[in-house]
Amino acid sequence: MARPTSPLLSRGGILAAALELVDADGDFTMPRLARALGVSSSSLYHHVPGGRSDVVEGLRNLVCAGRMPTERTGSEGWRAFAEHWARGYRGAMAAHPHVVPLLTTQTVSDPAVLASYEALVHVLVQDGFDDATALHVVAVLDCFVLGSALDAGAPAQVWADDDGSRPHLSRAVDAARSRPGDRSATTFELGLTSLLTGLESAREGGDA
Amino acid sequence: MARPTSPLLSRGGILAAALELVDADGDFTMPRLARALGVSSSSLYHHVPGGRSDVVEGLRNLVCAGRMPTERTGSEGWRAFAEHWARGYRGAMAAHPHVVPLLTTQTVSDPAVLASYEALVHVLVQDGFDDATALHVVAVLDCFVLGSALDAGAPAQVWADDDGSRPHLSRAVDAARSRPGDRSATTFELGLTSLLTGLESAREGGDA
DNA sequence: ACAGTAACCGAAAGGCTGTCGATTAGTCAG
DNA sequence: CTGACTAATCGACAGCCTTTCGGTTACTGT
Repeated sequence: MARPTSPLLSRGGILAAALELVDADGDFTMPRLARALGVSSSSLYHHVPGGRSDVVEGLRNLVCAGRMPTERTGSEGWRAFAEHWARGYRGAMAAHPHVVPLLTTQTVSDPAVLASYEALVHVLVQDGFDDATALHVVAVLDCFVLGSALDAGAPAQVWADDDGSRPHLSRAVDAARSRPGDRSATTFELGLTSLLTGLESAREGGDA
Repeated sequence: MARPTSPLLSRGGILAAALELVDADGDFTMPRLARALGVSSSSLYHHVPGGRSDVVEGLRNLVCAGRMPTERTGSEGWRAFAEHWARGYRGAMAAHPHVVPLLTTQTVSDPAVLASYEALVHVLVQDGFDDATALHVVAVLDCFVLGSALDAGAPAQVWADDDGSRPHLSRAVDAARSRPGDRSATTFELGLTSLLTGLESAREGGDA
């Protein structure tokens, strides 16, 4: 085949298919993606100049953009905004658990996601944090969200105790499992609330 | 060559060379490792039955074991123990930043590291946490430590603003950079303190 | 009408993981 | 001491992967 009458591929279509592929079986390679699209794998590089990592960054956009706030809504304070930010970020990742390992091994460069970081810094500074501290707060939230996303993606991680050594861990896992609801989400909410409460009191107390 | 008079390889030697390799340039493949050891790559599989992922799990042990507590020392309470646990874990990772991406994309199965999780659960339960909550607390700390380790490994992540859009983010990055000390470590300490403070007050306040 | 660009393909270079058979060195039983 | 078995190394290879390149044909703008 040579050039087709109407294009078979587009960046958007490629990214959509990639997300579907990753969501389905967690495996993502260029040949697989090409097969899913009924195309030769070398054709992909025409629409996705950066190759594989470009596709991954596109997935970050597809997954995260639109789920993270980029502006303060109403009169919410920094704590409320940070909560929205973190929940949106983590929710986006948790909705596509297999994408997480791809995203956490690659630098963030998607403008939409970066814009959301910018917004968080902005709100913090507006609400009285000095620049350096604002950055640290953002980084803390970022670390916790990414860590939680990894956790949500590998739900059986630490928590397997095949041989029965580690009795306390086993009991704790069983206890947590027998509770209703999503374990990973409960963990996230506990951590987020604790973090924000801790940050609030650090600000009141220890602020030079 | 056939079987040599005295073995050229051993699990320990392989892991040590692997750590050196990863620390040096962050790239880790079986052929490279074999070259570093002056050996054919198929020989490695004799000493490391699980192949590449077995080596990675060995790296986890090499990096983390001995740096994480496995017992309460003295009369420290759960908060002090959790602090030691998290600092040890994060310090181990931060000492070998290139190893982090390998570890975070693979399930934890090393017994020494798991023993440390067991110890943390034990301390929490001893100090009055119920089983399920103890697990969530462990998971929260785990998420934060892993996220921080990723952050330490990719120090320029979010923080690059080439084109000058995102002014608040840029200013915050500059402000944080101009402060003395390791930015990533400062972030970690802020987050850890906040988390533990928040967990303490959650326990006093909202504990059904 | 015609040059230039764009979208497809097949082939191939260069790497990686992991397996297999061949070869030879120790080891242990009798 | 001998013979069978196990263990450590190698080279070759199958089967993946990413990315580039040249070839072919369709569209586009002048």
